Amino acid sequence: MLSQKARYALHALIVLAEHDGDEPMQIADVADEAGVPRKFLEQILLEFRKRGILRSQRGRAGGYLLAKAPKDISFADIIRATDGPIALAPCVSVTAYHRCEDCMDERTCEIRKVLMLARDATASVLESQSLATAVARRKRAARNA
Amino acid sequence: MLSQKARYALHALIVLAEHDGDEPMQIADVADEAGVPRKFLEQILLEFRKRGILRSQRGRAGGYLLAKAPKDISFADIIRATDGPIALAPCVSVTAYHRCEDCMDERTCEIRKVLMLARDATASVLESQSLATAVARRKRAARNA
DNA sequence: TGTAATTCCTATCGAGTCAATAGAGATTTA
DNA sequence: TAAATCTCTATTGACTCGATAGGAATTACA
Repeated sequence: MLSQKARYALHALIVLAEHDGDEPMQIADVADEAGVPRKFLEQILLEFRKRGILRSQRGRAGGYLLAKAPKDISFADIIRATDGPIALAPCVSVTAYHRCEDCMDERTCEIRKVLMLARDATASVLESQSLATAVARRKRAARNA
Repeated sequence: MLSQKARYALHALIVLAEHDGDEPMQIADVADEAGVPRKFLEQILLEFRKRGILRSQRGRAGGYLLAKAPKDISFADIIRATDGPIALAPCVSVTAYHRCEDCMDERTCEIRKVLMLARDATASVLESQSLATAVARRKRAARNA
């Protein structure tokens, strides 16, 4: 399961992607629209800024903006930033690989083989879906309503 | 990531599937072969018995056996027993569905659509892989060594 | 130049989960 | 009757999670 933090982050970034102008959007406004507790959202957005996914403007009339195009921010990026690797075990993680401490032989581990398939399947979905695809679907639905 | 408990369970059930006779195998032996702390394994196996995946024989010369054919015990079954749903959110879980508390409208939620795809991709791998497929691969590898 | 508005940063909290251990009870076999 | 084994529940310490708090730093604007 995703953490609450990850769900909040997804909601917030979609709001920022929809806003999508040159002016920053303030935390308080994002919190309102996304339904996230304000102070908690501060921490979340801060972390995304440190990862280069968002950028910020400080001081009065400050706020947050996407640091890249919506199509270049995938669901996988967002989930990794809040919850860590997508893989089900460290030994099959691409972004945070390390050996399982108690592993006898990685090459013959049957569990690893299956978890590798699972990782590839999950990652291929989450890498292919981005803020752009989510916003586009939302706009299309709004037009047809 | 899977919990340590889930990894232990996978190892232990593979050991039981390899043993695969009519006589039960004792917890202490499974613990040794699978590399799992004995008392912790007790709890794990107990839970699998309650779920009908294992059965047990009490008293002297007792132990544990698979309650079904290895091909009918999937990786998904094992992971669900220890870690809960495979889905990334309650609203896309098949085995433990419930609405996200803060969800406005489930039909239009863009996050849900993506998590649904992810769940299907992951589950299709984990449902298709069983103790039988794991043991078969292991035996084939042993023959070719 | 000062003040209000905003992000930045760190600390803290309570509740819960995780991994592991402990030990007494129930059951079966020899 | 004794030994071996599974059964069950409690407990522990470390850590994580979700959330809140409050002051520091920065910027816009009157």
